[in-house]
Amino acid sequence: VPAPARTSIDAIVAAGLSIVERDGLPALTMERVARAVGVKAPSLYKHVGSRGDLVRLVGIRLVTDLKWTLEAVASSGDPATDLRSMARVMRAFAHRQPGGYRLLFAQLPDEWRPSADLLAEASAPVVRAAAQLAGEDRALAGARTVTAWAHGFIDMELSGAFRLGGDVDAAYEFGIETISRALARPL
Amino acid sequence: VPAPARTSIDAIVAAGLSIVERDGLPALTMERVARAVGVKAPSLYKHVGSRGDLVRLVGIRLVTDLKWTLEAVASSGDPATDLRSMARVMRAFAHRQPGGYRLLFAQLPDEWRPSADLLAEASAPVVRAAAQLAGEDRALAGARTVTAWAHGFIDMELSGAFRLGGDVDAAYEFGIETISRALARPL
DNA sequence: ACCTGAACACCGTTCAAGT
DNA sequence: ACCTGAACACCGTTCAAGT
Repeated sequence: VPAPARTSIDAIVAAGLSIVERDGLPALTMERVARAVGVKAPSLYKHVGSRGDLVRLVGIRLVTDLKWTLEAVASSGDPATDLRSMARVMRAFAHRQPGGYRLLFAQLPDEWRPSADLLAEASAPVVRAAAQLAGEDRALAGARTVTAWAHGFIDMELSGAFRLGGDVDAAYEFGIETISRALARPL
Repeated sequence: VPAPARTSIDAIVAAGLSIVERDGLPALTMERVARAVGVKAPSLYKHVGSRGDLVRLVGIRLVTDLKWTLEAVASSGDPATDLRSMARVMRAFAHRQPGGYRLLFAQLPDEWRPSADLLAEASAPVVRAAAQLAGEDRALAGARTVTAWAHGFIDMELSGAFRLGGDVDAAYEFGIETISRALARPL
């Protein structure tokens, strides 16, 4: 006798996102997700393979959002402007949903993480702008310098590593200026 | 009737370090540490307050090592040379003990992390060199740019985020040059 | 004064039985 | 065809009893 599904993969992923954002990844338990969508924990296994699988689906949703956000500001025509905009948008994304951002860059087993292809897609606009700014032969190294700096800054900021006071917003703008200007000049 | 201790906090922390390095933080279970030092898991609570406390002690040991390593190369007399050396030494540290490096920058509850004071001590030589290179008024922003970039690069490298090929060593050297030259010039 | 076995809570996961 | 209760494994932690 067929029985209609009382929940859906979309509802489960949405609940997962909300829990991660509110209380962090350790709070993303099967029992809590099940309660949020109105079933018991074992039923979730009809929709996801495992807890790690659910973490991956939440991550895919987040990296897709980030990709759209980056693309939306990467078409000014000027690569330096695009790089600055993308750096600011990445930090704004992290401030808007710190739990989600931290999940994206958390140290997780490979099977829990979005595919390498999707991550490459998301970073494509940064690589493109870096190539235009620094030249094709320095494109990859330039893109890695920008993304490493932006990610490292945001990661340290969210971890509370900037405890020495000072103006953190100004330090981010300083970094954007320093790096985008340096990339525009030959070594 | 007093009983002599069959293990010690030093042995426990050393076992913790070794397990983290070999199999990562999730493998650092009380049972596994206990087996490594020759007692049963409940006995560990005579020496550490909790698993989180043990993680913190391992982290303290690691950040202290990193601090020494940075200080050892930060006295050439030339701040640009010092910054380059510290950046290379930090990456070498991460390559030598990736598990330990990842623990240092893992997303952990605050009570599991080394104190803010110790982290500030470890980063002091970088702030000092940045101050000499970029000027006192840009010292903090400059130091944050360098440390954010180096940490972000290493973190992405260890996570396997650099999947687009290319020469990762060369990209690191490119970043060192780009940033240390940019800091030496006024905006 | 430290060590141990037993026990408990918590959580991911499986599975037979229900509808 | 999906949902559930019961059960199991695993792990952190507590505690009374042992030496």
